Amino acid sequence: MPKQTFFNLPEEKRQKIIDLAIEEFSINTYSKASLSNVVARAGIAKGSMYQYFEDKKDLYTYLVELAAQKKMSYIQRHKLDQDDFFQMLEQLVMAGTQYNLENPKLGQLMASIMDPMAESFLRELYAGLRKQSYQYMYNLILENQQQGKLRKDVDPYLTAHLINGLLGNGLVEYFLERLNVNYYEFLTNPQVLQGISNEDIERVIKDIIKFIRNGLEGGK
Amino acid sequence: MPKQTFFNLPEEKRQKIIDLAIEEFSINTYSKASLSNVVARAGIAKGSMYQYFEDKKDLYTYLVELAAQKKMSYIQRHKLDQDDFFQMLEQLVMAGTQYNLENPKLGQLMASIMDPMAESFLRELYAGLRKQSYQYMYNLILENQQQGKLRKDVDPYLTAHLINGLLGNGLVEYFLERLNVNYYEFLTNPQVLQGISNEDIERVIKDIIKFIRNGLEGGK
DNA sequence: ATATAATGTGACTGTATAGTCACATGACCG
DNA sequence: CGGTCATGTGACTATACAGTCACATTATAT
Repeated sequence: MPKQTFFNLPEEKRQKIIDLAIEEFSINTYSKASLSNVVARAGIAKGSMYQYFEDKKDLYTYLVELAAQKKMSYIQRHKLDQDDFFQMLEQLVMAGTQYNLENPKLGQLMASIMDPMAESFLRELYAGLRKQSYQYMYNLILENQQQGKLRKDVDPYLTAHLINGLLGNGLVEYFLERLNVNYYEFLTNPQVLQGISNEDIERVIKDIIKFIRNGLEGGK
Repeated sequence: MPKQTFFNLPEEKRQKIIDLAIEEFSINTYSKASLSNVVARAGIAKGSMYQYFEDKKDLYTYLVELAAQKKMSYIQRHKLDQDDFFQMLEQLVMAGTQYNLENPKLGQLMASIMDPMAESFLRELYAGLRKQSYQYMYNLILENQQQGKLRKDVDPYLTAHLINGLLGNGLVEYFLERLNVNYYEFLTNPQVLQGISNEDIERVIKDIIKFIRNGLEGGK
């Protein structure tokens, strides 16, 4: 938890520190990210940083929680249809992908805690977020299976895992590859995705949902 | 490329260095991995390491190529049925997953180059391996679509991306989660997966193939 | 036995980092 | 105005690392 001093800071200064820190931690792994660099760019003294945060972990944890919270509220804002599983899924993916494309640094920050080689202090945070997202999908699948809306001969637990896998940051990577843009460019200069319209995104997502819905078999 | 001196080394010594280096680079990210640690554990001098390799990059690149080569030959050894797409896919995934479970460190080493935050010198290596695997799957899908064995209303490029996503290291993570084993334990002590039989793996993979083949719709 | 080439060595250099601390500056209040 | 508390500071400590180099050891050949 940041110290009280940090919250007492004038809005503008606080935001500047947050923005620069997010940039640093999104471009670099936790261990490579440099507080020295952040304070230099923010124009404050090293010691000040330690008036605001306990240590590097504290800052990083704070940023990750901020990112998770922001994404959650973004998705919540795009209210979901409750009646049809696939329609709901489509909206969920659409919102998630749009968020990731609009906020590459925050998206990467969240993705970075999923790194199995991350610091051990992150495992807990990681496990928590992961379990939360799985539980949600698992319940959704189970419910729809019981209502006969989904085939029952697949394991809901495994399926939740698969769907979450399909909907993660992987989609962003797909778009980047299609445009021949590398991840680093995307993080430092998000405008490179100008070429992708909402219709593009929607078309791709509909394709994925079709894949999840009907599978690949059949020469239709 | 390692220097000639490295290849002149007695088999045992060379293998020891490779094994310890693989362990170091699989547990840590590239930047956190420490040559000092490797040489200490190997009982050789720092300077010796630089008689064998140009620098840290050289060693890492060598190990990654070794891992890729080993996996390729493992999968090749499990010859594939050419007639049915889904049967072929099943065997491909089966071999890949078994390899990953049997060689966690090598598996992680290969996965580590897919890290979008990896060093820039890795991007090339990464792009190469990635394109290769996509091309293979893309051709397979296109071919089968043309033969009417797969539905034609999905984009083969996107589908190749999705399938590769489903078949990556994610499956290993699924098993670990099922057994409540964390990734670090798995890397340092692979025996934790004793609880998983070949039948288990096969059952899960068949489920995934079913998912890919038929999708989720229909209350069967 | 001697010369030459190949290997091995570990102290050392330069560099970067997280985190600390004694002190300086500012804000607020009686 | 003076005193007190909150905030800011940057030189400094301890640590770690990749990579180097002058020298030592060993193997090979003559």
